[in-house]
Amino acid sequence: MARTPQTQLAVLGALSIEPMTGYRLRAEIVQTLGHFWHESFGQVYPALSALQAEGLVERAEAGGGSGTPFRITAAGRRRLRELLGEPFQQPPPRDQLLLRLFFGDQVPADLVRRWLTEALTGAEEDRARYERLRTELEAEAAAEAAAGGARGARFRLVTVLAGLHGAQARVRWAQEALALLEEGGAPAAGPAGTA
Amino acid sequence: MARTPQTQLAVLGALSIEPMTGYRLRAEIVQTLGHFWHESFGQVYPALSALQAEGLVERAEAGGGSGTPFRITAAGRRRLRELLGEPFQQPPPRDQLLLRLFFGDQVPADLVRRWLTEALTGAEEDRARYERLRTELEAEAAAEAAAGGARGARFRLVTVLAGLHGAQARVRWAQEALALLEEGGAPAAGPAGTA
DNA sequence: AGGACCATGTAAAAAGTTACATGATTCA
DNA sequence: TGAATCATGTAACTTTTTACATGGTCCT
Repeated sequence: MARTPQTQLAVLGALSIEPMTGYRLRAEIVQTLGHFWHESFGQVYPALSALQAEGLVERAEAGGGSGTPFRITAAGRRRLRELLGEPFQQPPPRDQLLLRLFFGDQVPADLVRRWLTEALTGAEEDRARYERLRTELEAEAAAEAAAGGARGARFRLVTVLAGLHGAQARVRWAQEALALLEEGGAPAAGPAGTA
Repeated sequence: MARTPQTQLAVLGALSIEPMTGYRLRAEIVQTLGHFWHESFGQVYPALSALQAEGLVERAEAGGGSGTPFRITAAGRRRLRELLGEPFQQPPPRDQLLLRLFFGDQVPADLVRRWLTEALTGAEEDRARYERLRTELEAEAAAEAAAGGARGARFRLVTVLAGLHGAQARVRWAQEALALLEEGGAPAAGPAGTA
């Protein structure tokens, strides 16, 4: 059984760029799609078997030593386009941090402050990473445009921009939230912080 | 079996504010936490049974006709605080839209444009809704501060601000992405659009 | 020879959704 | 009386994670 159209989509999409072993496929998904997607081995291997059974991918006997890569077939490319054309919906949200903050009046003020400062730090790191990625991808996209060949970098850039805007929003929000709770909240307890 | 600490947390948290039937509990979660949380009946009822078996909630024989509400016990409040104190992690992301956009060079330009305009419209609607909620909650929070009593509105405001910043970021991103793909992209195909 | 990493898979458990079945209450 | 909504629950299914088992390759 194909695990799910979603996993199929991710796997076929990745293989449409380059043939890969299951192991590397998963590594690429983690590294390259990691900002917005995730798959575990427990999904990738069964998905590959199912896709192979349907003739959408095939093993490409590699001379090289390690593992046999999978290659997408013509039918697989058709299926990929088909999947991309189907309507989709975002799953219902489940934000652990916001759930806890909602009940923030039930916990010590220090804990809430910690949640928010950690969120702020994380968001700032994300923002910096996305900035770097953006610079790289803008150069790549410009090169592609000049060469008139592949178009992929533009779309990868769009996904990175989503991450960047999101990270910026989280930074602003965390700062605003900290200020809001400070103002009129209980004063910081004890000499524990570094700030 | 308690479905999960997460569902437990949401259920105990909601009951810490007010006793409710399972049905209304779920409705409140959808309406009030809906921006960042979700539970289905299939989780709420088993979770309530499990919590009752552990003595964390109890049924409060209501004189009124419909259903018997659940009420949180003292042990339940302790457990809630305990759960709120435990470390947590955000689950790995799975963004259907970004996954599809990443492979955007494999689909017609019109489809990509549609994805982005729909995302833009949705984000604008979200933004307007969050703006309204913010106005309401700012008033509530001010009233609470003046009265010196409950503190809940400030935390609810913080969660709404998260939604607002996120929606604003999605609006900016979608606009930027549309502009980016227009510039140098294939011209719009056919006289189908309204723009 | 040994450690790190590449590679392939399976099995069990957890988490969550969806659909179904059933009945009470309220309101027009 | 009939429809809408409130209410409670179960069962089957889907999806996903986690942990385990196993062996190859490459580098030192």
